[in-house]
Amino acid sequence: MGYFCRVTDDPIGMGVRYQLCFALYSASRAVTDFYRPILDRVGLTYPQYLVLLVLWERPDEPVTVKELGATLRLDSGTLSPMLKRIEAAGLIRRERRASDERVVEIGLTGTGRELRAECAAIPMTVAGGLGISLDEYVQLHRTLEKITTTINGTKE
Amino acid sequence: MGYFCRVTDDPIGMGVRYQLCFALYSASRAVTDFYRPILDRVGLTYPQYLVLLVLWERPDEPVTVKELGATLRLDSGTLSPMLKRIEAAGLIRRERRASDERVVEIGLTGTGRELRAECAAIPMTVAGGLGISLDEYVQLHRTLEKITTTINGTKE
DNA sequence: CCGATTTCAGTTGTGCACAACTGAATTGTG
DNA sequence: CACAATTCAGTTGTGCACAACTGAAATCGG
Repeated sequence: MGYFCRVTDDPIGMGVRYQLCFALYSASRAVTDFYRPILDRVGLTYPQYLVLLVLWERPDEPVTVKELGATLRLDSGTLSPMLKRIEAAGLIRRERRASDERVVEIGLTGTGRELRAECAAIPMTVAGGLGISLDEYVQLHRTLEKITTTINGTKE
Repeated sequence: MGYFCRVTDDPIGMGVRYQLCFALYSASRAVTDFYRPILDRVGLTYPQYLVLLVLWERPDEPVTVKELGATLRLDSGTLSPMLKRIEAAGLIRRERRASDERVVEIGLTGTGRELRAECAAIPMTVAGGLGISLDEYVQLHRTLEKITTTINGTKE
């Protein structure tokens, strides 16, 4: 396991710049920075955009808060206030399911559905702006998913 | 540029799970989750740990808030309150430079220096817990740095 | 059928991130 | 030298994340 040290040139093995954790942390924030001006134009934050991506996958049937949380790996402590803000922006509706009053269903409004077309070009714009090749893109995606699966898997 | 679509199986091309941005976002949070119980034992949060990694690189000379910000890509709005908390924990000292009263220098206390040894094993523990090979680790690090450099480069 | 347990969304409190701003200290320029 | 521009840390306000908790609703077990 010690061979991971060879990844760096750091004599101590602890320099931030050479740590994968830091690379991941700063890349994630950099990508969010890249999205910010683009999403500003449609009045969304990055996490709000992710919520809408989920809703746009099945625009005609509502998604529960629980399902949203499972997909994005966020709890109600994060989602509840965020969904209120998206609702206040007029993009979604929140209503308790009649057959089970514990469940809140999130559905798109007309405006929320329409926003999808405006955002259609975003994924490609971003992918093209990262400065990496298709091979790197695919490999990166695969490795990131592996890490997420490993960590989230060992937790449950 | 359109060839990025082929990365996914999503007929619409917008499913969250297939987006690199989401993979990056959730991997970053998963890794933070992985660190949390480990860092809890030494009473640090993940961003606080990153600050200490910077300070441990040159344990005997202070680092200014500006330098810290440049290294971690964080502004004073994030750093100032965070540094106060690390100071309150007794790990660092903050003092204005006599020759330039605008600058605040951050230096390690004895306790802050001692904590380094306790944290020495963390990078390897984490690297070993991600479920990826050395090759994937190296490649991932390289690609993430490329993305960060590209994005941060086009901003300045 | 009824009380214990579980499920669900929401609230509270803490700690980042980041934009926008403040104010003090320093530097640059006429 | 004077004063405008810049540099630096800090503050304020907003929006995530996440832990810990609350309370209502549904399910389970006897």
